Amino acid sequence: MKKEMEKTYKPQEFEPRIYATWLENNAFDAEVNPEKTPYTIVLPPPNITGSLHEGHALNHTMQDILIRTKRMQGFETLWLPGTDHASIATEVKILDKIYQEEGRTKEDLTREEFLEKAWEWKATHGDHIFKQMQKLGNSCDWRRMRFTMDDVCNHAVTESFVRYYEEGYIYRGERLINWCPVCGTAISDAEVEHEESPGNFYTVRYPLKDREEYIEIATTRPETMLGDTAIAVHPEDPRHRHLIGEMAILPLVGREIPIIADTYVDREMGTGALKVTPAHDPNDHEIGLRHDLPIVNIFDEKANINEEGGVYEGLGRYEARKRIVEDLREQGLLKEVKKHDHSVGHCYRCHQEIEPRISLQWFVAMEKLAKEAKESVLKGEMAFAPKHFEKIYHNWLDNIRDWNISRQLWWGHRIPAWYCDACEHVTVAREEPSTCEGCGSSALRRDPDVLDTWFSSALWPFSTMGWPEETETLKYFYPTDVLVTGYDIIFFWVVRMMFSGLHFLKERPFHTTLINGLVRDAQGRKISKSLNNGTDPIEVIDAYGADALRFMLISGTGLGNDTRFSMDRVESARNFANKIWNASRFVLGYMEEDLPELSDVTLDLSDRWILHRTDRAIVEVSEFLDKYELGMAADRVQDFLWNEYCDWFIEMSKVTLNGGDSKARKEKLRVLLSVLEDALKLLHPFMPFITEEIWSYLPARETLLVRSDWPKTRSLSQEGIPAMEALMQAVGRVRNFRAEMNVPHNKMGRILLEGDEALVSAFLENREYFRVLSSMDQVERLEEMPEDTSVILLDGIRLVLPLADLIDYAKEQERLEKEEKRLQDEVARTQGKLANEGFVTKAPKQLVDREKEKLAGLTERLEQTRVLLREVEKKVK
RNA sequence: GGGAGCAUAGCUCAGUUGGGAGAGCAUCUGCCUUACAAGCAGGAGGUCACAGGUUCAAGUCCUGUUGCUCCCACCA
Repeated sequence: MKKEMEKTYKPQEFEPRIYATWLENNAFDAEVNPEKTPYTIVLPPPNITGSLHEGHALNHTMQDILIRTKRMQGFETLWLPGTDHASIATEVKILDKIYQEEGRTKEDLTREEFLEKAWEWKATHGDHIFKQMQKLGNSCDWRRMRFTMDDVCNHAVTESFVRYYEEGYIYRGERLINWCPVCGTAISDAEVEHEESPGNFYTVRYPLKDREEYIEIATTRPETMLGDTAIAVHPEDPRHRHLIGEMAILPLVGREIPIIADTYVDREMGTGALKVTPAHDPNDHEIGLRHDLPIVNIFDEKANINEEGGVYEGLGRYEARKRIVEDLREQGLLKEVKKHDHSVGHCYRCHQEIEPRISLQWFVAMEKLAKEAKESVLKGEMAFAPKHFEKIYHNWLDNIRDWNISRQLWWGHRIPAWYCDACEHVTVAREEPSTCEGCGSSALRRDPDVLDTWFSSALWPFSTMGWPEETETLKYFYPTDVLVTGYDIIFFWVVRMMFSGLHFLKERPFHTTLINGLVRDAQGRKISKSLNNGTDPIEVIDAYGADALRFMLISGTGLGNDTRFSMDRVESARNFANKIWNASRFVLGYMEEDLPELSDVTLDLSDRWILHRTDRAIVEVSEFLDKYELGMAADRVQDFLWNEYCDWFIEMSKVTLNGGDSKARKEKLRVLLSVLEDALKLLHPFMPFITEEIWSYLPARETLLVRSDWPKTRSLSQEGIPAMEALMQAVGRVRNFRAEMNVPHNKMGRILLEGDEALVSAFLENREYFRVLSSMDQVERLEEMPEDTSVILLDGIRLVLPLADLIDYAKEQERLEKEEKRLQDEVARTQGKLANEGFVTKAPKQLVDREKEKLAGLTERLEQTRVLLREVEKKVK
């Protein structure tokens, strides 16, 4: 046993110390252990771009709760930590830093120079993130830490790329892709965010070659007309049918373009005639393919007009639009301009408008992989919690297109493909080939591009365990159990892990995806950089402790729902921690040597009551945790500790601790300690630090709390428990009576009991508890009814308070009238229910009986109330 | 255009096979009772968005309406 507990709760003092103790004792280390069942969570690797925010704190807390619970429940638990290289996000940040510090841009750097800087960045930022996670209390196995670009993960990335390629899933092709002109790279469909943007609808006249008339087209992007290669109309549109096959003259450019018929055209839309720009619009691209139209690319990689644009060459896309509109207007070819809001794709990283662009890229063919991922969920191999996210998953997979995985960046996994200039053969290989497979030439160039960052993330559940090697870790810990993540990356990540796991390991990577909500600010707004409404979790920890932060994040939130970050709630959580601190200090303050075992204690009714409540708490908390209802579980533990253990049991225990003999004191202390131990265990997953700290002061503990066993129910007899509950209810009524009737504290000495004999004896046996809890001097059996009393009526028992001259009969009359009214209403409602034939015949018998019983009790109390009321009325007169 | 979620006390939200409307915070009253004022005891406060339906019984299930939020989508 250690020295005494500090008088005040100071988490800052012990949290770092406790964490160090866990590490010293290898408390989080997971080993391959055939004796045990594995339970595995892989941490969604945070980006090395920054530090952890509230969202991470919630996400990590949820995982830690699950891991700590399972660890105590006897599983071999592995929580595998790591970080993500976050290709595009990191590259942008590093380039920005280099520009700030040295004034150099990407063009001024070599790939090698850049990568050197990037690895320096990784070294400093990666460490910072792990330190933050330790402050939060994350019980990860740090020895197994991974980085998406370390050797182990790289190996997996190369292997999966080559296998996909060899099996025909990965191909290279020229397609219209999403191009971010600011980031200078292709991005995938999932990385495009559509936002409603204000814009204009321009109606432009295109002159016809062989007729003295115009055809009018409507467009939101007039600048792309430089790349028009046709005008499409609906084949059955009477306005334009006669023009099909004619040629139009492209204004400003002078190119002749055909008027073609395509049923894609919506006759209701605009003028019913559509300009076709195959190089810069996905639909136009399709039309172009159908009609074998030429493709004229008018933009360079920065979305400036290229040499195809004639006089407009060199202009940016927005400037070009302005100039072209002006020129059209000057030439009288602009018919009208209308305001028109429309959805425009933006880059999810830099939030600039993306440009559809024809480009040679690498793709993963999705059809078969998507089907497998879908079926696995349909078969129930993987379930979402909450369930409705399943629909989002399916919906996305149903509409999926091939995945563009190449990025024109430097930071990431370089694509393992080599090109031969001599024969144009592409060699995809695990190792750098010395000669071309096709012609034997040794003049090979490696593909300069890297892979989408999500390509490596998709392999995370098994790349981290050494795949493709058949490691012991992989065999034992894969598949993992639960993936905890936000709903915003179901598409980016969950889907891709699913098909990767299914494809390469023939087994889905986890059985449950637990969705955590967003952490919003106190006003319910999303946390954003522009609002600057974020709160650094570390600042909260420094001020209130990690336990308070964790508890605030998790308590009172429904499964999958968003949660709010508020300092008020942090403070409440801290107050709860403080309460536990003080309760423990109270119990430990009475500590004695040679306590009996709980099994040797003669339990009184209050002991059996709290042990019964402890059983209930253990069962309910465990059930909530099994259902991933972490918020409910947290609230249930708090309710048990604060309201049941502290407010009732500790208060009752004072009777024995301050008055009983040595044996009784030791026995009471044993019960207090046993229940406290169980409570600390139940609370440990939520508040690991304070519980471990208090645990260290408890006598004769062999293990750390983190490695102790989850509490078991005792299932003692429940005899007398209802009487205890009646007693507690009576205490409440007395307290209420005192407050309502304004009876001074020292002026209400005796309570006399009468009524059901069994209840009266039970009350008398526990009279000291009743007495202390209700702050009375004496509790006795009613022998003779004194003059001038107030009576509190309860089910089966009456509490008679001889108040003599203290009684204010007018007030007493008021009280009884209120009570009469309440009982009358209740009786009427119950009678109504029982008078309903449908209820009596169709409702479960148990329920009907309960109502009957209730009615009998109510009627009796109503009668008694009326008798009392009549007496009081007499006295008032 | 398609889909999902939400609407319960002043605020934030629980309420999971349909059967007594709950918690925390805020507020009011009384207490510095030797674990805790970061506390104790007590109270007030709600036609559970609206309209129908199923049922003996609906906050809970079904349909519709309204309002808010989010996601997806190639509508020029």
